[in-house]
Parts: sequence; C-alpha cells; structure tokens
Amino acid sequence: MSRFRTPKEIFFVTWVQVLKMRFETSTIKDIAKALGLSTSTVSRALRDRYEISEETKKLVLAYAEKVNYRANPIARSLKERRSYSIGIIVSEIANNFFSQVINGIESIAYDRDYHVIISQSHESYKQEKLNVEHLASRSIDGLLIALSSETQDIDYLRDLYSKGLPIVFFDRVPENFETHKVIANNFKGSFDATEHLILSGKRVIAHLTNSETLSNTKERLEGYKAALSKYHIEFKPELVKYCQHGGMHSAELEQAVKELLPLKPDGIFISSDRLTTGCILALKNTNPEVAHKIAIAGFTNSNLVELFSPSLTSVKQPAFEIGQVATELLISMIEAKRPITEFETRVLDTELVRMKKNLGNRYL
Amino acid sequence: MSRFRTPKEIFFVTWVQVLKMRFETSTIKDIAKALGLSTSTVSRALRDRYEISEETKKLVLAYAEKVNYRANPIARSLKERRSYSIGIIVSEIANNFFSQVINGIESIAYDRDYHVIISQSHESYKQEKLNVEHLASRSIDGLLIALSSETQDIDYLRDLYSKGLPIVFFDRVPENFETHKVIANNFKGSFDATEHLILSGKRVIAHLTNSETLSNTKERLEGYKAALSKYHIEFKPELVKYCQHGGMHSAELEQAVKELLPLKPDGIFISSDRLTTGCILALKNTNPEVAHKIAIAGFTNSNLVELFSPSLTSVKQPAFEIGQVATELLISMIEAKRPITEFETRVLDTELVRMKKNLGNRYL
DNA sequence: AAAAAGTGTGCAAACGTTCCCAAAAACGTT
DNA sequence: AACGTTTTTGGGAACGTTTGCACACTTTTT
Repeated sequence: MSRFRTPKEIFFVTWVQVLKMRFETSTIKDIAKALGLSTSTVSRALRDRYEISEETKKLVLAYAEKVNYRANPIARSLKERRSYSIGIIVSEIANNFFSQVINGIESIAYDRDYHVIISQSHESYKQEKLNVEHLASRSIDGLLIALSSETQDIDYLRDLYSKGLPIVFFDRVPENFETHKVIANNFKGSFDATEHLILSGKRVIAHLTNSETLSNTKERLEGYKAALSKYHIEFKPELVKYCQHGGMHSAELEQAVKELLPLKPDGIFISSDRLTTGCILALKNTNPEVAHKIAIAGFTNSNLVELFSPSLTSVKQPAFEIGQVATELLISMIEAKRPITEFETRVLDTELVRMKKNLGNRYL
Repeated sequence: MSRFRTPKEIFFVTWVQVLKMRFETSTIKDIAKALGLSTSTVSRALRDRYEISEETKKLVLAYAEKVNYRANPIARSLKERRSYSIGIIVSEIANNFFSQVINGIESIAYDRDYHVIISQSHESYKQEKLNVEHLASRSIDGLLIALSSETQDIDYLRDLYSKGLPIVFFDRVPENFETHKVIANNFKGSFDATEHLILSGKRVIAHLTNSETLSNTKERLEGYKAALSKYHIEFKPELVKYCQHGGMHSAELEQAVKELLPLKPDGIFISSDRLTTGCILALKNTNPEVAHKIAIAGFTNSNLVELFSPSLTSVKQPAFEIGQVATELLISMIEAKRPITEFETRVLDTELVRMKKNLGNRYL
C-alpha cells in the first residue's frame, strides 16, 4: 500500500491562481526592461529621488503612467517591514460614538497615506485579544484601541508594546500604561449633566454606568458625585448600578432598572451611549407608566436623540476630534525618530445638549 | 557648487526602523537553523503537508510554539499573490443597516481566515471609486460593495472585474453587471409597508426615496405602486420625492418635506434607513405640528425605533444574513476552480415591524 | 540481486520591492 | 592629457514565504 503521492490538492487550481497569470499588473521590472534601465533606477525615479536625472525621471514616469503602473504595496511592506496601516479596536461600530471616532481616524490616516483596519471586540475580552493579535500578526504599524468593558488584564498589550508596537488608547484607557491617551472630559461632562438634572428640580438621581473597571466609569462617577455634593445632595451608593457588559445584554439592563425603580429616582444619569439608549428601552419595556416621569440625562452621540421619547438631555463627546487627535499622536509615534518617553493625555471637552422643553414636555 | 549629496532624509531614522531590528519575530529560517532543517521542510511541516514525517512535524510544531512563531502574512501574500483579505464598500458605517451587514460579513470571513477592510463612500461616487482603487492596489482578493447613491458609471468596476477581481454586490446592485448579487426583497417589503398604511386608513400616501438610479429605489417604487393599485388608489407621481444624496444633507430632506406637505399626505412610505430617520427629523424640525398626524412607514434597521416619536412602522432588512450570504458567494468565487459563469441573485425577505398602537397613539 | 516504487528532505528560484555598493559617464582642473 | 569630482546608473542582496525539482534513503517487487 503506497501513500497517495499526488493528492488532489495538486490539481486544485483556484480561479485566483489562474487569473493571477493574466492579471497582468506591470512591475518595476517590466518598466526597466522596456526602457532598458535597471530596476534600481526605475524604483528611484518613481520615488523621485535626487540621484536620478530629470530626463530619466520623465521617461520613467511617462511610461509608468502609460502602462498604468501601480506599486505593489505588499512587496513594499515586506521590504520595508511596515505596512502603512493602523489597526483600530472598538467594541462596536454600530455605536454612534465609535463610528464617529472612526471617521475622525480615517480623515487623518488617509491624508497621511495610512490605511485603517477596523476590528470589533463586542465588549468581549477574548475577542479583543484575538483581534489585536490578529492585527499585530498582519504587521500593522500602530494600534488605536478603546478597551472592552470586560478587559482587566492588559499584559498582552504591554507585550506587544514592548516589542515595539506603538499604541494609543482612547475613550477607555488603562491607568498604568505609559503611552499617549485621548479622552473626553468625563468629569466635567458628568458634572454638567448631573447638575442639569438637579437644576431642573430632581433630587433622587440614580446613576447607571458601565463596568466598574473602566477608566471613564470612574471619572464619570466622580463628576456625578461632585455635582451632588455641590448642591448638598447626599451620595447614595445604592443609586449607582454597574453594568458589566456595557448593556450588550438587555437582561442586564432590565435587571438594573428593576433594582433602581423601587428607590423612586426622579432622575437618572447614564454614563454611556449604549447604556443610555438601552436603559430607555428597558424602561419603556418594563415600566412604560413611569418612563415619562423620570428625567434622563446620559452620554450619547446618537444623532437621533431629537427623535427619542421620552426625550433626554445628552452629553455629546467630541468623537470625531478624539479620533483625529488619537491618530495624530499615533502617527507621530510611528514616525518618531527615537523612542518616545514623554507621553500626553489629551482631554477634550464634551457638549451638553439640553432636552428641548417644548418637545420634551408636550407628551408628559 | 555641487548639489547636496547627503540630504537629511538619509539621517532620518524613524522609530519603526530602529525597532524592527529588535522586533525579533522569529522566521521560518530561524526555526530551520535551530533545528538543523531546511526552510522548505519547516514550511511544509508548518503547513502540515503530507510529505513530511510525523516526527519532523512534531518537532517543528513544538519549536514553533516555543518561540511563538507567527507566519508573516505579508511574505505569504507576496509569494502567493493574494492577501486573504476582502474589501467592503458601504456608504456609511454609522448606518445601522450597514453595520449589521458588516457584522454578518465578518462572522463568515473570520471563519474562513479572511480578514476584511472596510471603506466608506459617504454616498460620493468619487470617494467610492478612490476607495475601491485603493483597496484593489492593496491586492484584496475580492470586493463586497453597495453602490453609493451618486454612482452611475460602474465602468471602473467592470475594469477590475475583467482583470480578475471577484466582486459581489449587495443592497444596491447594478443592473447590467453579471455577477453574484444579494438583496432584500424590496418589492415585498415596500408592498407590505404601503399596504399597512392603507389598511390603517391612509389614502394619500407619499413616497420618499433615494436616488432614482439605485436598483432598490426602483424595486421599492414598484412595491409601493403595487400596493396602491391593489386597493385601487391612484398613483400620483407628484407624491414621490427622490433624494439624490440619500439624505446625507439635511437641506435636501427639508426641501422634500416642504414640497410634500402642501399635498396633504396622511401617510409617508420611506425607502431607506437614513431617509427614514432623516425625514422624521426634518418633519419635527420644520413642521412639528403635523409630525404626529402623519403615519410613517419606512425602511430602517435601527434598533432604536421603539424609542422614536412619532413612532413608525418599519421594514427591517435581514442585514446580518445579507452580509453572510454575500460573503459566502464572494469566497466561493475567490476559491472557485474555474471562472464562474452562472451567477445568482439572492433575495432575502424583509420583516415588517408594526408600530405599537399603545405607544404610538398615546401622544396623538 | 537488481530494479522499481515509496518516502523524506534540501536546493534554489520566485514574488516585487528597496537600497548598499560599485561602476560608468560627464564635467572641470591642472 | 591625465586626473579628480560630481552626477547618474546598474548589480545584486535582502525582506519571509512557497514550491518544483532533484536527491538520498528505505522498502517492495520481480
């Protein structure tokens, strides 16, 4: 019995394989041959190096144009050991905040000739780690990441960082990790929102928030507390509810609402996009009769808040700008002449969008 | 006077360049050397080829594991002339429909070891073309695309296709382009929505829709017409408003609303996600007094419809599934043994989510 | 006992670039 | 006229893989 020496795979020729034969994309070599030059000269001419005479450059450029030459970025990446691409990790692109951040990132990246690869963690630590490692193995030049709500252990990021992968955190940033970070002014945003609730006469203000471990959870809690304290309202821990999964599971939210309502809050301050919309939904689903009696203020970048009923006061983060700034910092790290040692944490102000009284109250 | 022979660039050493020296990622060569084997053997062992003895395989695998070997996908891409990545073009990731499609795409792609690169056209033809060409030059193995609302000329896609780039269209598909396509059952979705409006007593039903050139615009118009006709309601062309930019500019929507209202519609059927939310916003902004008097039914995949006021009846597309099916078709093309000649257009059913009476009417 | 077949491994070329190093050409200077 | 300089070009290795082919060794067949 002999082993199968010529297994099927050998005859398995895919369409790509057939096509690549005539997917005739001209290379530097072709140009060189056609023009009777060497590949080095052509390469340099195309990259507009000083060593090449104007004449030759013109010649090469014209011919390249004629045959519609496109440099092969893969080959370039291999040679230069970098990919001109940056990785992005967010929990969910369907989240308005993150999609706006991504738009900001792209606006800068494309300008600087980087391209971006987006990955979603879906608020799962496992998924996050998997994606980051996948990206790293695709040799991205840098990473922009907002941690998932589950993430506690960031040693895997430390590892990559110490191996030379530039990383910039945004929105959800770790505490003990020395690199650039870009966040919204969470304290002030929360303070303003809570104060707004107080000024409109609310006294029992609950706080619904994300996983306790997230950086912005802490900051937002502080803002909430500070506002209460300014108006001499006692802080009651039982009015604060944490959602481990960031509102990814509706059960989690309904549970939180269920626990909160018996405490008779007349206002709720909610600290994240997904939680805000999720909470209103849960409220409407489980206790429609009180949904319109509780004033709500929350972080959200939804551009549809004006449509919501019950209406709410929202804290809008400068998402686009956060993306831009983070990208600028990242690219500066990537292209820095020496390892960076001075890191900055940029804090961008939020905007409070007050509920429109005329609309908001009409249906109360 | 001599030219500057040693320009600054020569001394411009970036951090990446420094780092890649010690970004010690072990290669096949290293493994080979360490184990006293040839690179070919190692390569084959890692790819689990039949020619290599079990013994050697074990050895190699163990060592690779030990030094945490990661294959360099760039090198592999260069050699194999494919990148194991597929490009996606949508108009806007912030759009619920598209972000759900993307989730569907990813769910399949990652399983099959492809990774995805997302680009946004922002409903601009120019941007779309630019992005596609950028992706193509990054040697994606295939393309999934929903055309922008501006797009008329798809010759540039034909070009790439004829050069061997597999393309699958979804949602917005061209007519005269022979390839796989995946769409929702737009006719039925529109019919159902329009019928729903009629059955709830509306008789003057306007239709707000996307650019006239889009495939699904036509199909949805037909569904709308068919429902009218079934109930012997005369079709009036002046009740149909097209939005060239798909609602990207609020002025466009406000203009449409302004033109529509004098015709005293008691119902509006809207044919796209962005238009639906945009129209309600425009209605509320320009004519809040009538906003709640007009029944609205529209395509949208927003998971927040329940929060909207005025509430609406929505047509939900099976976005996730559309993404999955499109990806499966694309990968089948990429990996096909011979050029495909039989193409299919998959049509997936939509779901009508009726407005909740108890909520919807409470504030009328 | 020799030939044939089966099995495991290695050599070397290729993928399309970039860039170091040298060589050739053009130009001045003595 | 011979030699330095400056400017322009080319040769060829390298980046990390994959793979056709050749080779050597082992086993089976005749």
